[in-house]
Amino acid sequence: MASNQDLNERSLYLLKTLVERYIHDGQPVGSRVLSKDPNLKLSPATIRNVMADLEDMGLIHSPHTSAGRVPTVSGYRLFVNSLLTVKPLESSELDQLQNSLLTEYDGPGDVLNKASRLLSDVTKMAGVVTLPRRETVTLRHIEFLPMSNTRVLVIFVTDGQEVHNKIIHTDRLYSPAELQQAANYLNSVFAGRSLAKIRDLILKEMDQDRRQVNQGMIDAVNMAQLTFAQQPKDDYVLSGETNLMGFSELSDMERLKQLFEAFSQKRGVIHLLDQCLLAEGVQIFIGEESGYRAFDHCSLVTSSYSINDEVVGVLGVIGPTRMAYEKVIPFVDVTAKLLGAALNSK
Amino acid sequence: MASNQDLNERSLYLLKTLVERYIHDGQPVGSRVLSKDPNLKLSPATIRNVMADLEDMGLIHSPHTSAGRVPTVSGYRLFVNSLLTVKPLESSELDQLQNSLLTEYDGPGDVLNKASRLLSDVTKMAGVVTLPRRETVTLRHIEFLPMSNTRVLVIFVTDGQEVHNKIIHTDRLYSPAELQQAANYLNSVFAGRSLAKIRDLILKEMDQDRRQVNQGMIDAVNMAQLTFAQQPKDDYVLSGETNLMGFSELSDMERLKQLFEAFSQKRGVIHLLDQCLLAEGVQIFIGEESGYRAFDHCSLVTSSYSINDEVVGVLGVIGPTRMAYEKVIPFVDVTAKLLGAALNSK
DNA sequence: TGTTAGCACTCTAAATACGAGAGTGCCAGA
DNA sequence: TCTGGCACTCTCGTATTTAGAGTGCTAACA
Repeated sequence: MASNQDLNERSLYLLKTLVERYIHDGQPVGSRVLSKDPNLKLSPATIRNVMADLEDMGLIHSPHTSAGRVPTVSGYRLFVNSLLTVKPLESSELDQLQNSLLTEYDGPGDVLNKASRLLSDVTKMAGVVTLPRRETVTLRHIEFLPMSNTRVLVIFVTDGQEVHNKIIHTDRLYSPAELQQAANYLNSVFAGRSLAKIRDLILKEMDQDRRQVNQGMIDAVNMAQLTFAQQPKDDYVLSGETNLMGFSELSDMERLKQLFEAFSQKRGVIHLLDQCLLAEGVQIFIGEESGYRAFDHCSLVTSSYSINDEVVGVLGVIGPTRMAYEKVIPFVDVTAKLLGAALNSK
Repeated sequence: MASNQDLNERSLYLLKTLVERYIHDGQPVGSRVLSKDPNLKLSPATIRNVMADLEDMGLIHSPHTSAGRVPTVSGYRLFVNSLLTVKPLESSELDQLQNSLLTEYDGPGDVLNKASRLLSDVTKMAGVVTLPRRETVTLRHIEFLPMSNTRVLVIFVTDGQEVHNKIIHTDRLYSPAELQQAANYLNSVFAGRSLAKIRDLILKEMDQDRRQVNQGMIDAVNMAQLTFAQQPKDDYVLSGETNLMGFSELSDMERLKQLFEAFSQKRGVIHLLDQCLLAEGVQIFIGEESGYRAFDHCSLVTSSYSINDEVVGVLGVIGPTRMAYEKVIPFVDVTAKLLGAALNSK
């Protein structure tokens, strides 16, 4: 098995044109068509020798003896990492994106939808955007409304203008007045603080000697505890899934079914996308790299997006491994930045 | 063209067994297998004669000359309307359904999800539940929170314990105090009234001579007008779409794509389901009957569900025309009743 | 008059064959 | 080290064949 060091300039260029060619027209690429490349003044025979080397290195492979060559996952990986020449977006395109993301801005949920739609519309693949999840999100306002029995409807608004609501089960019956009082107390003490901080404060309060605080405050804190105990569930907005049904590499019904099941189960996808939260810039999973069977024949191009310099979510594009990376990568990059900007300007 | 009156007992019984047979094993049914039916003591030749009549009436048809017969849409329709022997659910099954629908009841959104999941899990097809939409839903509580500029976040809670939030654009800047005042006014005047009634009242207030009311009330009513002007968007919860990918009659990628696009567009599906709001009991669309191309090869079995005897939504099952109607129909019927009951008991 | 047996006919689906075309690997020579 | 040449392999599309299923029709039968 030859190592990467065996790759000279020429082999790399050949790999590059092969991958580009394959991405362009979806057919296995033979030595003849490559010999036609103007920058590659070699005979088909020589090219065959080089291709044999590339195949030994596991960068390309032949579907069968008399078909051309197709990039393997490693081949795509090398291509994306070091051979790719990305096409930056034109400023007119950028303006257009900005417009379509900002027009009629009606709250955070809406702009996420738009971003997802944008990703899928432009790439003709599937677009995905995770809901923003900030550690430093601050509480703006909280309110309790009584329901039947010991159930209480909690509504709280965060500084992202997101409205969360949740039903909690309290240990005893509270009167509307008590609930009002608890809300007043919590608003006065916790408003403007981050949810993480609030969780800390709650634990401290509960540890404190109970004699020093009155019952109303204990009740309030108990309820706040129930409210903020677990994070709101992770979720994402997916668009253009149906675009994926057009690709021949995903036309196998069993595969497609697994993929769509993964989409509706959400858990796996979330987990996968979460891995991009830490990474800087655009991150790419090619084929089996993702580690999820359902995505074996897909690539994900993702980027995290930020509000006020804090990374809060991930967006990206899902498509077949054979996709136009040189266009998708800068596009995902820009969209992430635009989405962050759109969410900032509030 | 023969009329339905030509159908004697025997032809009907033959059609019935043919449809049952076809639903059971998915193959076109020939005269030989039908002649094996113990209740149908006829030779294949006679059966062929009867089948020729049924074909003339458009109830069955032959995919090609040497295949058996397959029910047409009209055939299914006749079968469902007058030949079907529904299997009522056993009471143990019913208990089981009830349990899975009511366990850990955490708000209306949750139970709708469960119902949809239940529909798809039991039938191995797709389940759908529209969000309840009550004309008589009453306002419980309304609140305004200022955002940037003239944007105001409105939160209102209805007596179904549903929390709605919406961003409205006001004509001028309001101070937090003004917003508080407006909310107080609206809560005192409108709480407990139905949204429809509120819309009426708002229009009346706005028509009234402005001199007689103070500016604060006018502002409040204006904002309420913006809030309640249009209905919250219709939506539904869909589950088990991927189950549909297993059926051979939907294995055509183009059809499947159209179907899934219809699902994500939602509008058409909503419109179709809305037609069931008026009808009593279970309603069925077979194949092209729905009038939507995407559903040409599907059947829908639907039923409306009610809260406090008011019809508020529709649920149903989507699958291939070849489905076990005799089981699906009673199941959808019962699920609708159970869902209504679950939403009532709050 | 309704039912049945017989039979020729049609159509599908699966198996088989076959040639064209594409692309390869390898060898020998420049 | 590169290149031309050549035999080889494999796919893909197109016929061709065959077996089987099911039909429609006709003539005989009860």
